Amino acid sequence: MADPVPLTLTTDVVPFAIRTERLEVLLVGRSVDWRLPGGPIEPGEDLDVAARRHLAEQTGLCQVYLEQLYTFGQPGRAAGQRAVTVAYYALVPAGSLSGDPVPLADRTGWAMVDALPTLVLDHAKIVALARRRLASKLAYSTIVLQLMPERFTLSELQTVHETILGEPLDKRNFRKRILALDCIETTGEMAQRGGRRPARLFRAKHPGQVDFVK
Amino acid sequence: MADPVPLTLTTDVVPFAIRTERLEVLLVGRSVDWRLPGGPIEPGEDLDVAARRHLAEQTGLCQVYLEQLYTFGQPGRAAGQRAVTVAYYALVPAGSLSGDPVPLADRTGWAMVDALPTLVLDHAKIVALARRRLASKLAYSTIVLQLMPERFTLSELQTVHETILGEPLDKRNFRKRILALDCIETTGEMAQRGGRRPARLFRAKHPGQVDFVK
DNA sequence: TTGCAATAGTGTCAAATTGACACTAACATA
DNA sequence: TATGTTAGTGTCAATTTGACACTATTGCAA
Repeated sequence: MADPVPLTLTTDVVPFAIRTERLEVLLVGRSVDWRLPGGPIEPGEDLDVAARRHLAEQTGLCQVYLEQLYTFGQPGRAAGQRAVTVAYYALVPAGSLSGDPVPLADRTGWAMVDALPTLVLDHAKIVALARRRLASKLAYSTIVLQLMPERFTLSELQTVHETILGEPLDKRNFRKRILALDCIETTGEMAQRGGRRPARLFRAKHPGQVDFVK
Repeated sequence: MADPVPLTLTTDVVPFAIRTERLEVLLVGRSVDWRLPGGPIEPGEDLDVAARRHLAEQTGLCQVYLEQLYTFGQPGRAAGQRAVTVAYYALVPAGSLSGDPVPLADRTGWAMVDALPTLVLDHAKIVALARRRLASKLAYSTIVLQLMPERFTLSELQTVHETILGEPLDKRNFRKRILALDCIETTGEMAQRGGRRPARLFRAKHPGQVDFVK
């Protein structure tokens, strides 16, 4: 059906997480420049599997939510060679970050999505597209739960929404809407943090599953 | 950044059009089986350009709306070899079909999307995904205009919606909604077809442009 | 010329949804 | 026990959505 075309086929992953009430991206550094975790797709390897593998190898992150974003192949995106990359984004639950990630290759670092360092190639464009996709998916899916720890309060969930959307939300309307989606349930436990009224802890009804709503 | 991986990188395009009040897909035939138009991406060729080129070469269609859909790369989707395809869908305006297309390679044929013949590889899956994407985009964009001829009546536009969604719509509510979008305008002309009241002809305010709405 | 068949075109009202808005409750600490 | 801090809760107006039926205009046939 087709002649083989010599080229470089890679995946790149935009790993998002909420850290200290900011949306951040995990980058890996090779020599001077920062880039997204990713790399070549092996023969016989599924695209999703390759993305997941590079993410795990380079950052230690595994069991995250992963979704294909877009495939970039402008000639000239890589100097000299023909490079096509299948871009993904990953959502890292806040709870699964045990301090800083284990860098199995090079150094890694979280960067605020609004204040990225210079990235190689068109990686900044990839991050920008992923950010827009994530923000728009908040409106019509339960995807935000993939960024939450196993148990969380409604206030925490609201803060995550506000962080991603970049605008404050009304507390009562937010709670009404979220609870009406029927995607989270109370655990019966309370969050105990000093000096204020404890909040009820919730969890996703279907962890790992993203539903479309409305 | 990555070692070269030997593989076959292709594009496949799902060309949609409305024909006789049905959503149809243009297929090309090589020997016995039908497949989507597409083929290898040349070195130095942009992905979108490659998709557009194969579509034109194999079906004669050009100047259509084209959008990247998804990249498929399951090992085993092509027997023996490692085949990755960047899938697109194209929307063909009803007016631009001068009878049957000019087959520059092999034979071509339109097939109803609900009654496809057997397709090679996973092309049926690609069509199914494209159909879902198209249907969902109706709700929040002006994409449907890409399927319309230059001038069209509101009834024709409504029929196209109904065809894609597979359900009847209320005439008055439909017109209210479409006109509120402010994406079409009257031409001042009337459609003259025998035996009934003529309808006003409309055109897209921004042809070739797809806006997000709501 | 008149009637008929066929499609175009138009508005209202009830129901549901959205969005603005402010106070009390519970806890830790001083 | 007073204070600071966050959790938690309901109403009402405005807007949006969705159900619903009749008149208008044309070509053609009787």
